[in-house]
Formats: sequence, C-alpha cells, structure tokens
Amino acid sequence: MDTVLDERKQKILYAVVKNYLETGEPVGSRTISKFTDLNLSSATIRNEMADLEEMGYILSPHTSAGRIPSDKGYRFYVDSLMRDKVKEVDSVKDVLIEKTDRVETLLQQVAKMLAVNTNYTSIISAPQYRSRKLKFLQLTPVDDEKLLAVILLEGNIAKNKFISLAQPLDSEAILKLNLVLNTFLNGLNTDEINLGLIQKMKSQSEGYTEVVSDILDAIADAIAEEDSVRVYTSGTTNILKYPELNDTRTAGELLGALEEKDSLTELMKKGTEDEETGIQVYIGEEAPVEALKDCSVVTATYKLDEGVYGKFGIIGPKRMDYERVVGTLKNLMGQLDDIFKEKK
Amino acid sequence: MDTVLDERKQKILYAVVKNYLETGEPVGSRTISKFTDLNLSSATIRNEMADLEEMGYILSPHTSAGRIPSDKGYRFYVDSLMRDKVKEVDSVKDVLIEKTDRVETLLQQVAKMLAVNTNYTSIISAPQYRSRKLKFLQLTPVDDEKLLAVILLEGNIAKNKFISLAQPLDSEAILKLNLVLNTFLNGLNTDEINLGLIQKMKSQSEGYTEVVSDILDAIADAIAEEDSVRVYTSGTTNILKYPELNDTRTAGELLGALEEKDSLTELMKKGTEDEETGIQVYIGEEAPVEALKDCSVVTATYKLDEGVYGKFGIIGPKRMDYERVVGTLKNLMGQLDDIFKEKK
DNA sequence: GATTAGCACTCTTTTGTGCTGAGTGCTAAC
DNA sequence: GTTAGCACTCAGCACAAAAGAGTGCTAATC
Repeated sequence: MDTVLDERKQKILYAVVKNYLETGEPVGSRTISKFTDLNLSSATIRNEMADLEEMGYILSPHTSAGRIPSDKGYRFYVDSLMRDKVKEVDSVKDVLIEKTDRVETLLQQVAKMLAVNTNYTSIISAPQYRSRKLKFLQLTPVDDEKLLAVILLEGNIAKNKFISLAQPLDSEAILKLNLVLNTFLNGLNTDEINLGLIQKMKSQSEGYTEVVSDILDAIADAIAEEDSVRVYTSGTTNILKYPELNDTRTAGELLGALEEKDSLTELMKKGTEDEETGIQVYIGEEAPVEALKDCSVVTATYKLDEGVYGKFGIIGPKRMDYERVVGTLKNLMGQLDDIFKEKK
Repeated sequence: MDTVLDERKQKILYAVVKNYLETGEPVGSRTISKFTDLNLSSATIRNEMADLEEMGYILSPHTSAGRIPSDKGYRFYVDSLMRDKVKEVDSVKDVLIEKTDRVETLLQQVAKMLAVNTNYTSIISAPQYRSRKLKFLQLTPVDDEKLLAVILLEGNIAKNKFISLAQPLDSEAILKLNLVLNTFLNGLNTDEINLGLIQKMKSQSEGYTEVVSDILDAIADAIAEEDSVRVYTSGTTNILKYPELNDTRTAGELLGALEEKDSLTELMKKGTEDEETGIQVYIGEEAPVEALKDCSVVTATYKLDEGVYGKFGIIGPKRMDYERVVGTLKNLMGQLDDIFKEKK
C-alpha cells in the first residue's frame, strides 16, 4: 500500500475533514460524492475511503456510521490541505487604549475578545523575559514600621513591596541605603546578585544589614513573580458548546485544567512553532497536557520587544475551524506587533 | 391548619432535610420511620408529611417519589434546626506567610483552600474601603518620556502608574511637582479633589499643567481600581459534581456567571448578614443573582481594619451541607481575624 | 383520638423489542 | 478503473411492558 496520498485521495480526505468540521457528524460516501467536484460515485469513494482508513487518516466510530478524521488526518489537513482564511478581528487597538497600565487587565481583555470572536476558549500568557534585570530601586518610608520598596524592572514593570522594619529608620539612613543599593544592583538580575556582592553591600550599610537582606529578598521575589509564566484564560465555558467535550467527565477535567493554570504554562512556553508563521497547532495528544487530549490547541507568538515574547491561543474541540482560527490568530498577531512597535 | 411546627413535625422536617442533603434523592416515609428515634410507622409519617407539604416546607417532585425540602424548608432548617459543626480547616496562617505582599495571590490561596476543603465553589472579595484616600504620591523619572507615579493609598495599597511626557522634565521640576501635589492632595479621596483644587494646583505648577492633569487621572484611576469590588473564585468545577446542577444548560449558565465576575459583586457587597455571627445564607432565589437560583450561597465577613471589610463564601447546590459549611466559614473567619489583629 | 396495617393507585425508571435509516463491503457488470 | 446493486450491520428511536418506590385512603387497633 502506498503511503503517499495521490491527489484524489487528498481531495477526498479534504472533503471528509471539511464536512466533519462543519457538521460534527461522521461523513458518509454519498455525501462526499455530491460534495466534491470529482464526480465519482459513492462506490468509488467507498473504496478510496477504505484505503484512507487503512492508512490511518480516517476512522469509523462504528460499522454503519460514516468516517471521521483521525489525529493523523487532522494533521495532514492542517499541514498540507487547508488554506488560511484571512479573518478580520475587531481592532484590538480600541481595547488596548483603555488602560495600558495594568498588563493583566490588558491581557484579559485581549483574551476575552478572542474568545468572543471565535466561540472557543482563549488563552494568553504574559510576555516572558529570560530573567528580568533591575532598572532601579526606590525606598520610601511609609511609617515607623514600614518601608515601601518600588522596584522597577527592565521593560518598565514596576513592583511594590513593603519591608517591615525592626526599628525606625531616619531619612538619612534611607537615602544612604537607596544610594548604596542602586549603585550595586543597577542592571543586574537574580543570577548576578551573588554572595560577594551581598557581602559588600552589607559592609557598606552597617547597622542595617537586616533591612538589606529583606530588600534583596523583595527584589528576588519581584523578579521571580514577573518571570513566572502567567496565563489567563477566557471563555472557558465555550467548550461546553461542543457535545463531544460535554460529557461530565471530560468537561470537568478540562475545566479543571483550565482553572488550574499551572498545567497550561507548559503549553505557553516558547516552543518549536513554525519559524515562518509563528503559529503552532497541537492536535489531540500532541499537546503536552493530559486533559487536552480530546482538544486541539492553536497558539501564536507575539513579540513585545527584542527577546521578549508571549503567546496566545485558542483551545477548542479537535474539529475546530482551523482555517478561521489560524486566520484570526495571524490577524491578531499582526495587530499586536504593530501596536507594540508604535509604542516604542 | 396551624402555621407553627410542633416538635414532631420539626423532627420529621429535620430528618427529611438531613437525609436529602446526604443522598440527594427524594426521601420517603419508610426511610424516615427508620431514621428517626420517634418510632413511628411510615403511615403516621405520611400523614405528617402531607401536613408539612401543605404548609410549604417540603414538596414532592412527582406523585410517587418521596419529598424534598422546599426553599422554605431549607430556610427553617438553617434558621432553627441545624446546629453548626465546628469544622477545623487547615491553618490559613501557613498559607498566608508565604507572600503577604500581593493581596491578590493571598486571596486566591484562601479561596483555593476553602474550595478544596468543602468540595464546593468558593468565592472571596478583596477588602473594600468606602473610598480610598491618598496617603502620598511619589514621582520618579524613568526616562525622558516617562514618569513613574507611585500612589500609596490608605491601607498601604501601592499602585504604579506610568505618565507619558510630552517633553523631558528636569529633576527640579519633578521635585516641585512632588511637593505641590503632595501638599494639596494628602489625605483626600476622589470626591474631595474638586475643580477649585485642581485649578490651584495647576496655577502653582505653571508650565506643567498637562502633566498635572495626567497625574490626577492616574490617581483617580488607581482609586477606582482599588474601590471596585474585586472577586476571586476557586473550585468552580466542583459544581459539576452535583447532578442537579450538571445539565448542560444550568452548568453553562452557572460557570458563565462565575467566570464573568461582575455579576457576583452584588453578592459580595456588605449586606444584611446576621449581626451576631457575620454569616449570611442565601437559599435559591434569595441570592441577588439570577444564575444562582438553583444554588445556595453562604457568605462570611472578615474585618481587615476598622471599617474595612471583605467577604468570602461558598457556592454550592441547595442541598449543601450547611452545618459543615457554616462551621468551616466561622472557623476561617476566626483565623483571619486573629491574623489581621496580630499584624497590626 | 392517635396510630398503624393493608391495599389500590400513580408515576418514574428500567428493560425489552422491533423498526428504520444511514452507511458499509462485496460482487458482478460496464 | 468505475459503478450499480444488494445483503448486512448497527445506532437510534419509539413503544410497550414490567418493576419499583411511594403515596393516599380506609378500616382496624391501641
């Protein structure tokens, strides 16, 4: 048996996938004999379909039903058969203008828009730095027992941390600490703050070694927080719209995984997506998340700055409308890139 | 017909509710005649149950099924029959110590613990001030085009906002702005910053009126953000465990409402809860949220500081284990109060 | 007068049966 | 190589019958 699909088989496979995506029902030979421009009788199609089944591209749920695409079939469709639909999305710009300050809110909004547009579940990860560097640190007294440390990281991410004081610090001491710490730490990331450096800083700020430790911890915290992949989802209940995912067990597992965002970070790490398009498609078990085995995931990468990427994507049933989804993501990817370029 | 329940009727109602909470099945007269210590035959129970039904405390889903509690029945149970179980929860303290800085993370963790402990959905709102006041404002130059405004609000909430600059500001100007704005704004909330004040500030910082406007906007934003009731949920998929909520329509609506947190804020506003215990129980349609009509909600109030409250609670099926839930919430409430007192 | 046993009745749930329609695989003819 | 024809398979549906749970009522009992 040839392992390569001749043109006719491709056309038939295309017809099967296309039809199944639309209807969600197994598709039979009669349907296809009408659907394609091949003008073949259903009997011929049946023969070809038997071949396709043997080759693993399609399968029948039971004897007297039509055929549905296998994961391999979807894969072939996505890689070789489908052509993207250019799909316009509402302009993100309008959404983004609202509040550019809270990255979190912004990401949520983009995610929501994606979910509403596609009717699938959307997912988006915050931009990820290898390891953020400290831009500067600012200490301000709040009251006798507390110090506010404003930590500005590369990429203009500001974090606030409160430092508890054993005893009050006078403004001179604070000024000094500010100076010492900034001199030493400027432009460094967690890895670069080593024991030697810490020793030096402490020796230059005698009497306050404890506070210095606390501050360093706060910085490490801030960087760690920002470096951890944060993932936001939207439209999680959309998956309930697709009957094949809607039995109690599957839906529960799925929604659980979506709520428990930890499991999704794996998915949103920068991966091996198509160099050219920045798009990656996971079909069924290809995704590195057990709970998603009956779903497909399409992700795209956005570039915030040189070396700073984030991802966003769509989670839906295997029979999602890949053409539309890929089109939508590409469109959004373009929009985001434009916006970030402009902003610089 | 007496509208008051004699002791025997109460016992029978108690038995019905108790049994139904456990099994989720309508309970029949035979079951009860064994269950209670009343030693009555099923026939007698039947007579009493007919009375209870007529009085509206229980109802039968159909002729040949047993009885289930009506909302009124639940209400009576909650108000008069049940006794709280003191339910120990994992010590929150351990969780809280981790990272006290990000309120958000903390609330999420408490919510998660609640959900895991109870097997219901949990919900928690951030502490709510009437309207936050500004404690101080600090402007720091980031680069030629950007100013970082650190806004410290009453209750030690720090917010960062970036201000775009039309042209660079020298450090002297920034110092001056800092001084002027802090002098005028200290201790005020959004309502108190009026046009007259704004005019004065602008006149005292000539040449920078635009920046002043931007900063004021940022402050207003920060206060608004913090004042909006923020609500976090956890264990949303737990509701799928209860068959009566698990038909596609109901579950979808419910999960939708839980994702769309706006609808929940109503629930989490400080309400008319029991003065003494701080606990409020909404049964079915008593909750001010349409989607929750088949659920019950139990909320508790925690006090962060004088006049500063937040709420947390449990959303579950009407037949939730009220005794356990109330016990759990009371326990947690105590723990939280202790922790916040300690912290002061 | 309250309680209980007994029984007919109701209604859901389960089980079983037969039918239908969609779709296949195979064979033989074109 | 393609197609028409036909027997066969199997899920899905409708319908009926049976089982089971529980009630309400009546008449007997304490």
